[in-house]
Order: sequence, then C-alpha cells, then structure tokens
Amino acid sequence: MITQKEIAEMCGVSISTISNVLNGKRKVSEATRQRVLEVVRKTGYQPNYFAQGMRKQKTNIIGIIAEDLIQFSSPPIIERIMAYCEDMHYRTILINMRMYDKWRDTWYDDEGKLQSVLQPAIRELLSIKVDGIMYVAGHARNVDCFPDDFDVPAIMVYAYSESPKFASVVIDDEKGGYDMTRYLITKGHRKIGVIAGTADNLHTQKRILGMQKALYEEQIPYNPDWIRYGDWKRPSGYREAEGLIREGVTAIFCLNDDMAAGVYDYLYEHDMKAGVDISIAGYDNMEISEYLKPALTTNEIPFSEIGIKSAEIMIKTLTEGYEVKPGSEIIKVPCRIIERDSVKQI
Amino acid sequence: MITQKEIAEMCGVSISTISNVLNGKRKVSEATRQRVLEVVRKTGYQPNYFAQGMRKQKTNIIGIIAEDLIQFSSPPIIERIMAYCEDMHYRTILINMRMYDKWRDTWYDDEGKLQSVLQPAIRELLSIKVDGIMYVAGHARNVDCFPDDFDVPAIMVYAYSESPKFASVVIDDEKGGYDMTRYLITKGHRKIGVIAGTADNLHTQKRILGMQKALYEEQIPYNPDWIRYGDWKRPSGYREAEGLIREGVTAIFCLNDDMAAGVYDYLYEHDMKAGVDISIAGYDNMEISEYLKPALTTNEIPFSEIGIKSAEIMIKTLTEGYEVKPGSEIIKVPCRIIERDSVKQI
DNA sequence: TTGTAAGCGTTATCAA
DNA sequence: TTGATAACGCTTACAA
Repeated sequence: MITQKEIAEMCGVSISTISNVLNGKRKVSEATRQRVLEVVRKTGYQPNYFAQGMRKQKTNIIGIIAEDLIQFSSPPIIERIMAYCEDMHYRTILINMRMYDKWRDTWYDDEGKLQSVLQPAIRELLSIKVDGIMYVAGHARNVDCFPDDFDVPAIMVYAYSESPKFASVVIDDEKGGYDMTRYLITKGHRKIGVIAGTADNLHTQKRILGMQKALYEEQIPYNPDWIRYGDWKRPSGYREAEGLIREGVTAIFCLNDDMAAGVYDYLYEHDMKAGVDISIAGYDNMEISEYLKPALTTNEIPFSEIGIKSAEIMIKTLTEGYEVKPGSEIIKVPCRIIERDSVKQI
Repeated sequence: MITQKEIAEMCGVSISTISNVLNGKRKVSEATRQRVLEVVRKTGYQPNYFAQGMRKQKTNIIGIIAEDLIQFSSPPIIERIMAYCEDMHYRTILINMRMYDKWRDTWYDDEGKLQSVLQPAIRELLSIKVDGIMYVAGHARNVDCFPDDFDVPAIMVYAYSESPKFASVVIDDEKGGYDMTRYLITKGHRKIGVIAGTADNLHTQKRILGMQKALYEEQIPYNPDWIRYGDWKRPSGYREAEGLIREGVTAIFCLNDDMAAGVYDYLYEHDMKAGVDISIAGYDNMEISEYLKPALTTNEIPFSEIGIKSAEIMIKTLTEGYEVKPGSEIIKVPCRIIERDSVKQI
C-alpha cells in the first residue's frame, strides 16, 4: 500500500507538503498541489487508517451497537442511521450483539446477560475511538447502558435510557394507543377488546394508557375484562380471540400484527371475516399485514424517522457540542395509522 | 486512556516487558507477570487499536460489504457470518452500500453505479487493513467485484464471482427448481405452470432448468406456454395467474413467495382456494408464506448455511492459507421444501 | 512556500 | 529475564 512518503519521493517534495495538500491546511503553490494530486490519483493512494487515527483525536466514526440485527426493527433503523451519517461524512461501524441468537427470549430483562456482551462491545468501540455511540435496542424498555460518567456522546435508540444523561429516541406508544382507539371509536366501535403484549412491557403499558385516555375522552367506560395479555406471538392472538369474541366486543385492537394474525387464524377456522363479522386492528405494519385477507389496518412504526432523528441528534452533538438537557431529552416519534380493510364502520 | 507506558511506570518495569506480558511472546518472570496483570486489570487498560493496527500486519478483522441491509436475505446471512467470526475470534466490520436506497430497482445490472460505491467501500476496508473481505449480494447474479490481482482473500456470498479466483457461496437454484417440480409431480401434477421472475435473472434461469430436468426424467413434455415471466412482485403474480389458470394447469410454481401471494390475491377474488381448487408452490419461505391462507408450501432459502459456509471458507483461507482452486470453488447450498397446505394430492 | 523533526502507542529487534 | 530503541504512517509545530 502506497504511503505519503512514496508520493513525496515521486513528486520530489517533502512529506509534509503531501499531507498539507491532502488536508488543505496550509498554503501550497498551485503547481505542486496539482502535481501531488495527480500522483495521488494515479497511485490510488489511501491514507492509512491507523496512522491517521493514532495521530488525530477524532476518527469521524460513529459506533452502532445493535442488540440484534435479526429483530425486524433493527435493519430499517440502522439503515437510516448509516445513510444520515454517510451524508454528513461520518463513517459508521456496527457491532451486532446477537442477543436472540445467544439467549432466545430470555435476555430482555437479564441485566447480567446484557452487560456481559455490552461491556466488551463498548470497550471495543472505545478502543477504536469512535466519536459517538448509538445503542439500537430491539424493543422498548429501560436500558442501563452507559455509566453516568461516560465521556463519549451516546444515544439510546428505540428504548429509554436509564440515565437521564443520554437522549432517547422512541416511538410514541401512548399516542399510538390513543390514535388507534380514537380511530375505532370514529368507526362506531364502543366495545373494544385488546390483545396486549406481555403485561410488564413498556409498549403494552403505554399503548393501553393511550387507549384509556381516548376512552375517557369519549366517556366510554374502560372494561378490564376486555384487556387480554398475550406474548406478542401469533398463537396467543388465536388463544385470546375466543374469549374476547364471546364477550361481544365489536373490535379487537391487537398490540402487534403477529397476534392479529393469530386472531385471523381463529376467524378463519370459525368462518368469520375481519372487517365483516368483527373489526381487527394491529400494530407494527409488518410486511404480513398487507398479505392477510382482508388486509390489516394497523399502526406503522416509523423506523426511518427514528433512525434519522437519532442520527441527527448524534451529529448535532458532535458538530455543535449540542448538550443533552438532563431528563428532558426523550424524543417521541409518532406512529401512523395505515387504513386497510379489517375495520368496518358500524 | 491508559497506555503501556503508564503501566510500565506503575510497575517499575520497561514498556517492552508490559508488551511481552500482554502478548505472552517472551518469557517473563512469574512475579513481574502477576504484578503487571494486576495493574492492567485495575486500570482497565485497553490496547490502543490504532497503534496495534499500525504495527502489526494482521488486524483480525473481516470486512463485510453488503449490497443492501434492507434486502430480506442480508440480515440472516450477515448474522451468521458475524456469529461464526466471533466464535473464531475474528472481528467484523460491516459496510452497507444501501443500493436500494440509492437507486431503487435500477442498480442490479448497472456496473457503473455499483462500482461507484463499491470501490470506495473496498478502499475503506483496505485502509483498515482487514484480513479478508466478504461480499454479501442482495440476489444472485454474476458480480464483477474484485480484480484478479486482488491480494486480500475475498469471497462472494449469495452471488457468483465474475472472476474464478474467488470462491462463491450460492443457493442451488437448479436443484431447488428440480426438487419442487418433483414434489409437485409426486403429488400427481403433470400440468405445472410457472410464474418466474425476470427472464434475465439467474435464479429464474437455473430454477427453470431444474424444472426441465425433473419433467424430462418423468417424460413430461415441457410446455413453454406454461412458463410466464413476472417481476418478482406481487401484482405480477396476480397478473399471470389468470392466463395460467385458463390454460388448465393444476399447479402453479411461483419462483418467489411474493408472486405466490399475488396468485392468492387472484384466487381470493375469484373465490378459489389454494390447495383445494388449484395447487400453489412458492420460493423463499418468507415470513408471509406462513400467514397466507392456506399456508404456502415453499422452498426455504438456507441463509444461515450460506452465512456459516462462507465464513468457514474465509477463516480457513486465513488460518490455513487455504487456496481457492480456480473455477472449482462454487459452493451450492441446497434449499429445503417446507410442506404446508397449498399443494393438494390429485 | 517548503522542509525538518517530534510524537502518537504498539511491537520487534537487538543488546545487556 | 529485561531494557533501549527503531519502526509503522501520519499530522503539525517550527524552522528555513
């Protein structure tokens, strides 16, 4: 690999001149400048990464730690972060902790497991001297990720930072629950059942809170019997559908699309049809929601916006020394209802 | 950040002793060894990445260039590559070219566009001095990626390398087409329609070739009228379904699940049912295939195996100086038929 | 406008 | 068994 020294020899100038041309730091005569650039281009010179990193403080690299690349939320978020950083001339480096591969469903709230892979990941990024770290969670919860005295700018993406020192970018679950409930009410529904995720989950809690607000505003009593808890998976949707239908609800709001698909399974088996015999709404706008029949009305999660927003904050912090105001920096990105054919007007 | 020099001072030894303890290269008295390790642990010393990289030739990093992280094939392949490398104590660094984001569907065969982002990506990895490069394509085709005189071990994943100097790990499309056709024949079908992808696509061509072989073996004439070309997207499945059904085929083999979903759309509209009125088979085993009703019988693409296999070859090349035998190194990983409810016995 | 030289943190070579 | 020192490629302060 060609070095500045070799270029200097070829051009008959000193190596600092080469460096100066390349970085445009000092006045260099136009003639030598052209000559140098010509040789640089011809030889395909690339600065040695390590030498540069060693010399400078900044690396212009932003480290991304993903809990799990396989989670459906991760690729679109990371894609946008990378795109934004690229536009701003920052490089990114991705560390995939592969939590699911390592521990299946058992890691969410096991601090020990998380820390055992997180700490090496952070150390690795620090030794690479990244300018900032973005933690991309697999789902919303409080994550205790960075110590309070962490001296590298860091952002929590798609989850809440335990420490108020770090900004979080999350979806607005409460508004999401509120909006969908209002939508169902607008469609004439007053007996609305819910198939929620696990009860201890933040998404679950906030969405139900939003629902309560919408019901209250319309003076519709909140009926706890109509709130059933699943486990985010399809069979639990199937399982809870029966009871809810027996209760006589006219609409079922599933807190994710997968459980909504489970409800569809139940309906299919009992010769019923979403949007005809009963109304179904989902959450996530996963690919499958467009393939269910009738297509599922659902709440789209704005992964792109989450990625962009979080990258924006990071770059702003880096370039303008933008400081996170303790406690105030939780950016909530709203979801968007995608109206399809599974909710009928009654 | 603490350095070897500081540790040396703390221990009252020279810095080369520290280095030797850390790398276990030379005999060091047990006493000093313990003392050094103690201080290292207490201070949380981390070797400076850049200094190390500058000094050593090897970095133990494998670079992954992804055409597009958003392609559904990419995350599972990359996940397995990362897992395998991690097990073998190699680090990975991922560059996402984001081809789709940049050019939508227009980049597949536009060498100029590809090279304009590929070359910087390769240069970046070379300047990081990665030990090897794995190119993860978004779909199968011949890719002209590395020059013949490329001196870093490189592997083409999920596509064919233009140059025989580099190993390729691909799916066995011909066998996939063959297997599914045989399966349909076993189920009693002799009039089998195909909704293929674009005609110039390698997946398309090889799968149809496999089908021909299976038909020939059973002495069933190949009827070109029953081969229709779509564009891999759902509406094209819908579009081609009609003609094929009019032709009186008893089964339709769709070369991806998305087009099979299009056929389902057509059936749904015409009050027909897959697995009852006609048999449908897909390809890919995308998530949706399990959600279609009746669930779609399809051919699963072994992303995990592709990832593992390619990573294995890379590590083997690196550690054993394993050399690619020109022309002979195309690893074909078989697909696996996932039998569901969309194909009936006749 | 250009060149010289120090220094970043590590490893490797050689000498002690 | 240990220590001094050169070298890796680059940036930058200072000298010319």
